[in-house]
Amino acid sequence: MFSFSEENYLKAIFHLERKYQAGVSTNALAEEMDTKASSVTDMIKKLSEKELVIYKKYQGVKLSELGDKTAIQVIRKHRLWEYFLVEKLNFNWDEVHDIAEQLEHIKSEKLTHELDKFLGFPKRDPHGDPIPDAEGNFSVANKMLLSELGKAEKGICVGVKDSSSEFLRFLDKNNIALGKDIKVLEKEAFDGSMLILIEERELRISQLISNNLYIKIQ
Amino acid sequence: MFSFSEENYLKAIFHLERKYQAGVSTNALAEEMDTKASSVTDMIKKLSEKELVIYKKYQGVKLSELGDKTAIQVIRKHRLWEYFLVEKLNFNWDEVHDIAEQLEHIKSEKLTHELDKFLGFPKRDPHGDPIPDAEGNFSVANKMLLSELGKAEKGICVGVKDSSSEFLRFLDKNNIALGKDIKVLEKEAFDGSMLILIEERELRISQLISNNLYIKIQ
DNA sequence: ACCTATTTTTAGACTTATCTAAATATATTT
DNA sequence: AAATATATTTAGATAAGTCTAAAAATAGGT
Repeated sequence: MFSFSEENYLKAIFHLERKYQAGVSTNALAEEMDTKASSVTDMIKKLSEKELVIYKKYQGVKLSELGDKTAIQVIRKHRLWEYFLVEKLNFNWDEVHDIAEQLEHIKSEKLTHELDKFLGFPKRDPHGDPIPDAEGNFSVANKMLLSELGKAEKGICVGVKDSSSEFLRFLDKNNIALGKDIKVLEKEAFDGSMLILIEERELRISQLISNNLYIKIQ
Repeated sequence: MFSFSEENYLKAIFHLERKYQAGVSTNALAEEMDTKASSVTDMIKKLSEKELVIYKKYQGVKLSELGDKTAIQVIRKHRLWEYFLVEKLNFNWDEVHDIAEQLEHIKSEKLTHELDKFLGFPKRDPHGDPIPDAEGNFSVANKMLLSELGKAEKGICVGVKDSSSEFLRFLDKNNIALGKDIKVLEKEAFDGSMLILIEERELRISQLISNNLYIKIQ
């Protein structure tokens, strides 16, 4: 069907679209793929001819319905294999990514389905990322409060519940902004505070804060 | 390490070497790989530069120690994955080959070892082919009497126990010769006779016959 | 609106693995 | 041993995916 390289581009576009909630620029994609912008342009043209992406010169790129579906299937396989490696083969959650990068390209619908069944249709991979089902649906709620996340879960900051200027200024001061990745490193049971990772910095926040930040997971 | 294509060539050379107990010709390899002789020559040169094969122009090719080791590791992965698919994921033994052709190229020693352990260190794949261990040893006896094979097992005819001219003429008449593939299709418990497949022909032979033919498996 | 900086695309080249067609080496037959 | 047939290699071409360097388009600042 599609080459490894094509699938990797689709996956990267998928992640960037969701991260920035917008079309994806050539440069952003080049950075994500660790390659040169010129290579990205070449590949985008190819994907465009195959109707996997919508592309207008200089206007960035976004996934077509087919491209979206294809990307989700690759992500599904990646996360199922990660789950398999950790749950069945005694891998640690930090060792599985590179192997899953290889396994995600194996072509066999039956294999994916049987693996899913064998694993008991898991809803999240070892990193807390949701695993889409065979139809591509992420059954796990997509947008939730930061306070609802558990340890080691992560998401992208997509909104605020409290939009008072006091709260917003607090966010500015602490460099919390929409579009940023947030990961829960620790969670204190007794007061609901948590240690989060945001842009490579660790930050401890109270439950009042985490209760007012919307996080989009996956 | 090595590309999918390189690994596939090594595997093919391995099988042909054992089948004909000799160096492998360019044409034989082209047929096995379903490609053109000129493509084979190109690849052989590349493998030779990487010291995976011993090659002299017009003299055919054979695996170096490194090439042999590499081929066996690919075969090991192929057969472990086949076992996994049948034993854990409810595949039928006739559905697994193409998927294992993909999975055999996944690079991770730890994965291979953990998979082996998870499966209980199986000795044979679903087709009866022996699975080499991590050191590349085929623990299963290599040469055995045809009568010792079970249903669905197969091997290459490599010798006779009874070398009387009567027996040899019988073999000639029935087109059984050294180097030919033999597969056991059925085995009758009550008289030890078996139905075998040899060069796309089915043949029923008595236990007296199967007891005097050496088969090399794997 | 213009100039500059940044982003994106194009042009041409390289690598891997393949092909066809032609040339060369080896094997077989008479 | 020469002629013929077969096997193998070489030469040149193609497609996928990448690169560098140069050109073109867009965006930003005044």
